[in-house]
Amino acid sequence: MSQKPTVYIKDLKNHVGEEVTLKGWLYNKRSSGKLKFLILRDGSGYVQCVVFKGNVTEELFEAAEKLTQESSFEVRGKVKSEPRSVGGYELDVIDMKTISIAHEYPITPKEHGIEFLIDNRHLWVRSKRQVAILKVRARVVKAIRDFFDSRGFVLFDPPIITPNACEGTSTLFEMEYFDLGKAYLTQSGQLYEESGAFALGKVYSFGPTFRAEKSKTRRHLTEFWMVEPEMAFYDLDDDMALAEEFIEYIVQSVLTDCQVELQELERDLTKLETIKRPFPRISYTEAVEILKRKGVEFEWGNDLGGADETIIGEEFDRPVMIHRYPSEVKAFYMKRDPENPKVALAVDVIAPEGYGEIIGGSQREDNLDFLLERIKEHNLPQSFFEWYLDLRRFGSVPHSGFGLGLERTVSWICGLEHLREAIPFPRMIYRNTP
RNA sequence: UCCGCGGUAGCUCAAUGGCAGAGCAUGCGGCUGUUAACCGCAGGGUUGUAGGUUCGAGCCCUACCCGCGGAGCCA
Repeated sequence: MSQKPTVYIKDLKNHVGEEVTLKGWLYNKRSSGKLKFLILRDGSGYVQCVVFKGNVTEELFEAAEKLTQESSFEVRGKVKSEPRSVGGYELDVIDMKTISIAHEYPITPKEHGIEFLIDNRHLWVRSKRQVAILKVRARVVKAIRDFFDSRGFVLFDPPIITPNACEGTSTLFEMEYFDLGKAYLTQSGQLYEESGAFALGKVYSFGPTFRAEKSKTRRHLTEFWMVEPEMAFYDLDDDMALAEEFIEYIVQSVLTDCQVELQELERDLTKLETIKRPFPRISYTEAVEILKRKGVEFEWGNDLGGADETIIGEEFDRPVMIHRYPSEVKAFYMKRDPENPKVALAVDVIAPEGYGEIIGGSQREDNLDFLLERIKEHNLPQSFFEWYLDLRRFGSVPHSGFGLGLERTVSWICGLEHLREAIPFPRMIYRNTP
């Protein structure tokens, strides 16, 4: 095949009238006698390649006939603007070369069940919808990094293998660590981030985190990504202000750069366009009042369940920040409100449309004696936390932070049914393949 | 862990206790504008596993296996 410039489908608009070469895979094929329509995908987009029997050799026409779904090939042709074609452009094929004929492809153009698709996740990621989701995910990740990098935060990577359960609550993945006994996969880098904040001022970590909880719902994974900023000299109000600016930035970045993807996902853009500061801020106590007004039986002091969060979330058209939870349902390191010791200076951010908690954060307990009390109350082994207590012994200051779940955020922005579509290879309790 | 639902062709699903079916995918044939194209023909089955009831079980009963999504827990 002659060497014309190889271009990507997304750039075809700059080559109308020119002869170009495209390389990719056959997404679908239709034919009508002496015409063949080959839908080519190359990762950057999709384009219909038209093979007309009168324009090409007999051999080429037969080769086009033999292409099966997902066969790889390169094709040379003339780019033309074509409103009848999806995407608005088309390639009039002049020459074509088969690279590899695909075996019978399991994921056909009709509907499939979720189980089958997950079994074939390594192939499923080629599907239009999955490509769109994964591009949005990549854009969200970039927005997260850009946000913190441009606001004076320093990336501070916590360890993934840890000697103790960070918050002492969740079930963790356990391993034998040489002669040192048991070690665990991290459930949060937060305690380490606090040490980073006292060294660098404002830090963040961004990486995978692990929960061995036997959660079987569409909102849970055993391995998921979390971004955790931690800031010295921030109180709870500063923390909430940062969280809302952060979420607004992520959503608006995706809206600006992922129009094609959101359209493919049939996302209602008006639901995202309203995601602007300020977000509603209500106290836990006010949240309980909303529940009671809605007829939900709820006792002050209990934690909000998923259904409760959905009900409260439906009251607002943007994420709602619920703050000052009963300290008893929150982690030991959260600072109690000096004005009401029954509640902790914690905040959860609930996404709209029933997507639930996407952020959990708090102002941290900075007083050594109070923290020691909390550790005793929670029956945690103090020896494991000596290094953490040192942060209060050597120049303690007020500080705050939060964690945002990447997959839940992507799931919400994309309007997904299942969290597992928001990560390339989801890990769930009864599945660790492919 | 608890509660609920499910397992039939490669896939998605049908089938009053009475011949195992359709669409898609695959193969062959047809069509010069298809948009999950369409039309015709063909191949494709240990109905999750093991028992039981029955003249007869995909269907009813028991146990087990696997999965799904909800609760709890959390992001």
